[in-house]
Amino acid sequence: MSPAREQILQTTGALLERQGCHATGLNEIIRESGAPKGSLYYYFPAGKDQLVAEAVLEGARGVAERIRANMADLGLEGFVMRIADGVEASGYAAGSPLTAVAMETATTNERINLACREAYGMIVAAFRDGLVEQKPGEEGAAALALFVTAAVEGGIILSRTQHDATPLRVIAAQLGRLEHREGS
Amino acid sequence: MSPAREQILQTTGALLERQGCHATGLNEIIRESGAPKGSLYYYFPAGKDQLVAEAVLEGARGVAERIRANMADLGLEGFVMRIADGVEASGYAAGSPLTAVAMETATTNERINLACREAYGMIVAAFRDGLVEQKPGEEGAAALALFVTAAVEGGIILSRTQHDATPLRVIAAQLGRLEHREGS
DNA sequence: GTCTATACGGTGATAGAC
DNA sequence: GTCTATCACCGTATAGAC
Repeated sequence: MSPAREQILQTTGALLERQGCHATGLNEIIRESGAPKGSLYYYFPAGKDQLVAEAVLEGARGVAERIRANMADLGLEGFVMRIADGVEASGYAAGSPLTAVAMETATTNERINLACREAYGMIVAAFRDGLVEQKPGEEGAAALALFVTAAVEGGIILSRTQHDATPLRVIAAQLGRLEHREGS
Repeated sequence: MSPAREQILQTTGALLERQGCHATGLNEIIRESGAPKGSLYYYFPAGKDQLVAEAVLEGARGVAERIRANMADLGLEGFVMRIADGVEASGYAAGSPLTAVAMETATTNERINLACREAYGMIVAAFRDGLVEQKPGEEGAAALALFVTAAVEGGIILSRTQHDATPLRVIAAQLGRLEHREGS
């Protein structure tokens, strides 16, 4: 795949992360990415919707990968602590491109909404697999994975808003208690 | 306070809830609210920022009130179940005006960001008081309240995105298990 | 207090040259 | 594949009449 196309997707994801969907303009994407200006509608003929949808999915793929790569080593609490570090280090600009876009477009843009659904599906599945790996016999791993996803998502919102990683760290600790006390 | 001003604030909140900040235009607010067009900058001389900030705070006040009014009767699980019903009934357009606005403006608009901080503060405090009321001796109610807020916030995002109240209901059940098993 | 008209910049999108 | 020019539209904000 073309490196220009890849570059466009990546900076789109970064901008969506910080500003959401409507605040991110195509001109801004082109400027920031340094990609050739004329190439936008060449690579993404369906326009902004397609671009945003693909960026969201690519971002979620990355998140799911990081979950799969790190959950076994760090455990749930440790992994969420690492997310807290990441959010802090980014100047509270990060998370995934998902949250803001999902809220903005849930009932106003079907194409992007479908991409967000798929994206959350990937993330929840990654958590589920990670949790099953840790506790093979565990019932209700699917429900727990949903719960973890929601708590982390909420924690990112709170930490971003407060410009303070403490909320995410508190949530990591709470999830850790859950982690070590499960037995039904 | 003027009824026109109040009407403007209310429909602004509703639009923010559905679309977020940047997608909501001042013209749209005026049209939707039926308020006199010339009155917008009369009541909100600092423009959109002021309007959005006040709408966010008013919305959060309402949420905090509902928490205080219902947590004692319904319990945590029951209360979150009711939120699920509300999100479902609204066609997955609801929640509070907060989430989307908070994500969009966390690092890009200081005035609105400060309003969002205060708004989340009110909500977390309401949950904390509700939890303390249920279990007077409980240590760590503040941390638990933060956790609950994050989980519910995340649940709203997931349910809105999936157009399905199940995620919120699963989270309600998980919080219920927590609720009945706390003891440190 | 309310309204109209308008300024000015930015938006996504398209067409056609190279 | 890439670029420029251009489109119609919508955004916020302001000025001035009533």
